Amino acid sequence: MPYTTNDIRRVEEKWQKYWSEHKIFRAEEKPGKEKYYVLEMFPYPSGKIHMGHVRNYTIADVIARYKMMRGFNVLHPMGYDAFGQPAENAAIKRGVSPGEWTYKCIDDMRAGLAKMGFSYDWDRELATCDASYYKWNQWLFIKMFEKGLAYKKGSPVNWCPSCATTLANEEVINGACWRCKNEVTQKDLEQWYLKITHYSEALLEDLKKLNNWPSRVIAMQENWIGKSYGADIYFNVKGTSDVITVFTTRPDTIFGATYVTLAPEHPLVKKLSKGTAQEAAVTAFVEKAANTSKSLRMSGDQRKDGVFTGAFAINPVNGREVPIWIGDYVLMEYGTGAIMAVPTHDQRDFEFATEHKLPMIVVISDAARPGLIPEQMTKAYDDAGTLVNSSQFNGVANEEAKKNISLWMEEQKMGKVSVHWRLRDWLISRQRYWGAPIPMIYCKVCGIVPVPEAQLPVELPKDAPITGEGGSPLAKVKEFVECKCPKCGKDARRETDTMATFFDSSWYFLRYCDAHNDKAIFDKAKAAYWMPVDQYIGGIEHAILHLLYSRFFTKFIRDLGLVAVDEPFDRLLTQGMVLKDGEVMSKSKGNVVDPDEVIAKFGADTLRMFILFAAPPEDQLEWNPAGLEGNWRFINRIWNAVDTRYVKGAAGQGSMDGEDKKLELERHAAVKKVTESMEGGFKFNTAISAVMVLMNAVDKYQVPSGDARKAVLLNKAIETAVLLLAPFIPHAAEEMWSMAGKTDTSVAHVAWPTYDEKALVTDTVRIAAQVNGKVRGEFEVPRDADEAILRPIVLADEGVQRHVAGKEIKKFIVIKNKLVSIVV
RNA sequence: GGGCGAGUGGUGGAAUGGUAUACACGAAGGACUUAAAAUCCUUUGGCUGAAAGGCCUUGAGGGUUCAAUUCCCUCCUCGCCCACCA
Repeated sequence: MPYTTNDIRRVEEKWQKYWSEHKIFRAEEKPGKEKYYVLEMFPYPSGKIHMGHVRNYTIADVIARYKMMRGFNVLHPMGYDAFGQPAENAAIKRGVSPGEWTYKCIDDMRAGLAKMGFSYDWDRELATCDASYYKWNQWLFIKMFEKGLAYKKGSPVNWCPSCATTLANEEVINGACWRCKNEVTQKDLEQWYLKITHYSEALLEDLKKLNNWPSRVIAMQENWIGKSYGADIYFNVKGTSDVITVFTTRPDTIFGATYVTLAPEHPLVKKLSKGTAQEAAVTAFVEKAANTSKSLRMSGDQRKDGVFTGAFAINPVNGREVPIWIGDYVLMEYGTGAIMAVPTHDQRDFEFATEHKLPMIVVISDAARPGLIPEQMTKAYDDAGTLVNSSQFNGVANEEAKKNISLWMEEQKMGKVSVHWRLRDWLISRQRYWGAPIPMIYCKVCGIVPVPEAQLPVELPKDAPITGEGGSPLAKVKEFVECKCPKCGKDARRETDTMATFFDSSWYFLRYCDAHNDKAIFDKAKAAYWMPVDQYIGGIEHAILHLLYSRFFTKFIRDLGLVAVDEPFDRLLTQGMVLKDGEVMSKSKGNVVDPDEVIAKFGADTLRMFILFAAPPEDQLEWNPAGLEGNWRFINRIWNAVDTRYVKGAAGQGSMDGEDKKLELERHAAVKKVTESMEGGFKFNTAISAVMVLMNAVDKYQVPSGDARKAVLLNKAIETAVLLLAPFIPHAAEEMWSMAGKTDTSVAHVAWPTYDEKALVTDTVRIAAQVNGKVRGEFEVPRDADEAILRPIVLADEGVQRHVAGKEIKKFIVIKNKLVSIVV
């Protein structure tokens, strides 16, 4: 009987119910047993699950089930990243409260996940919008505040006018808001920051420990942290006691500095131009820069706009007077907000100098093109070379000179060796309702006072007015804002901003270790048992933000003494996108395929198998309905084998004939290949193809009726195929396992099949013979045959002779059990 | 501009120095059927040839090697990330 649509529904519902009722996937700490923590990036509950979720979680589920069968104590939890703006937008649009909307979405997500048959320990389910969760957000925030890692600062911040909220640097993508894609502007505000830069060095250094992360994620994190080695150099302002400190990564070019450029926001700008003929021009330029949004200033045509301040600085190494300019390409946030310009050896300086007709001096000579002349240069020379026009350093290789000159300047007190970072502190204040309230109180007498731990959580009021306009909705809830100072008891005011939602997701993997603890953030012993996450799976879009923040939080929580690990995620797998007709599936493109519809027709098992078989997990996956049917047919083939050919209770022994041996060989080979595909980086596609090869052998294998000996071998091969497929198609595997009469345990708890290397060793092997690198013949020869045996066999072959006859054999190379290579 | 990755049949992909194209999809032909679906069998990289066979083929070109999809160099194309970061 084929596996019909009705069977699929019956079987999948039956086993989902069984798993849930028997709590097959409940995880408990078992100190003697090796643990394995599988985690997928938890979803934002925006509604039903989509194909991207299905792929992400199917990958994780196969790993969890495989590891379980391998005997690991597996933790595989699920939850919801449930705070965030869409809930507020829904509230505005539909008039439901964000909480109501979110919990409704969570119910839909949960139902969708259950239909896929994922092996979650549902007892550990969490949602970040539950007060029982965000209470510990607030607790962590206060700990950070106590350690000086959470602080308030007024400065120009990224502001998204459309979301009416601030954004972290990491949330500004090409000058646009990461969520709504509208242009981000600058605004001066007092906001809360987390001092992630406290861990800059550790966040960079510990990347070396992450050997099982994709190299591109490591590279992206490295670039984001952005450590630059160089020198700070002091330029005195002529005729004053002011000093301009510039940062450069090219101290070797200091003798070629012909002007200095300040960022428009640099504190000395006003002072320098005061009273000069340039004052009006400078003021106008600074104002223009201030009124231009950062994204516009940074993108645009990248013309190098600038203005002379009227003041001069002294190059400390040679006393040369150089003009001080202001340029919009210099950023106040990076380095010192001031640069020395060496137009001959830096392209941006070259463009600025050309535009504004500033002098140039060549200080590095190219061995291949000696005698560079500034007037003839069309672009800066930024390759290696030897120093010229550089006083006592002439003739020194420039890489060498970087060190020498820095040290010399340090001795002469002209500057110092220095390091600058790209990474900035993390702005986490959001003027939103649907987030964790920042647990701080402002008292006129005592200043900023954290909410005492006993008063946590600071709960979100249920009835804040959400309009999407103008500041935090919490500020409009009088009962929320007004409070007493915990220190002096006088009237005080609560912080009304909420935390960026990335805060919530930066530590949830720790909470899963002990999801319902109401006394502590988690139990130390439990976290010690489960952490780190052995395998983390999610999209590449989180390569920087989420992963960097999670690494930061883990280091902070480690420093609180709560966990021992330095890094939260041992292995990282970034799954590819799901495409249809060459484009990413998305609602706006109208090319989404609804998992529910696929499940209704073919079942969750088929959907799972298709997704795993069609491409390696890291690659893009092109949706292919024909491929889906192909996988459905394959499940049917094995189903039919169990249904019609499996002989329950067969028993019989005896020596094996050639066909028997072949089947046994295929069985062992399949176990080996699937196991190696799993261990060698979860190559699910080749794992599944190996089972297909085994089933091809099973279909060819003939069992005369009544031949118990052959029935036993056939049974074994079919059982092996079912077990090997169990992580991939768990519902059908359970059903087939019980159809085979094995009803004592869930297939999820059956041990993974083993293989015997010796069973894979045959008496003879097929080898190829090459003549001058081209295959000219194939031979069935005894295993481990050496040249003495092979030479006569191979040379006697007609096909080989055709190419060897009458020629001198120069070499006869034997690669045992693979091939011989003859050179004539 | 910098970084990372990829390029293999009609399609998804396999092979990490050793018989390129496993496995699957699709296609063609056949069996079964009144017919269709399902299922089963056969063929399926290109050129050439009646056949045996020969030649070519992993983006292009070069190199190392008895042997290269795999290692090295140069180039092209595509994807992703970062980017006026001094």
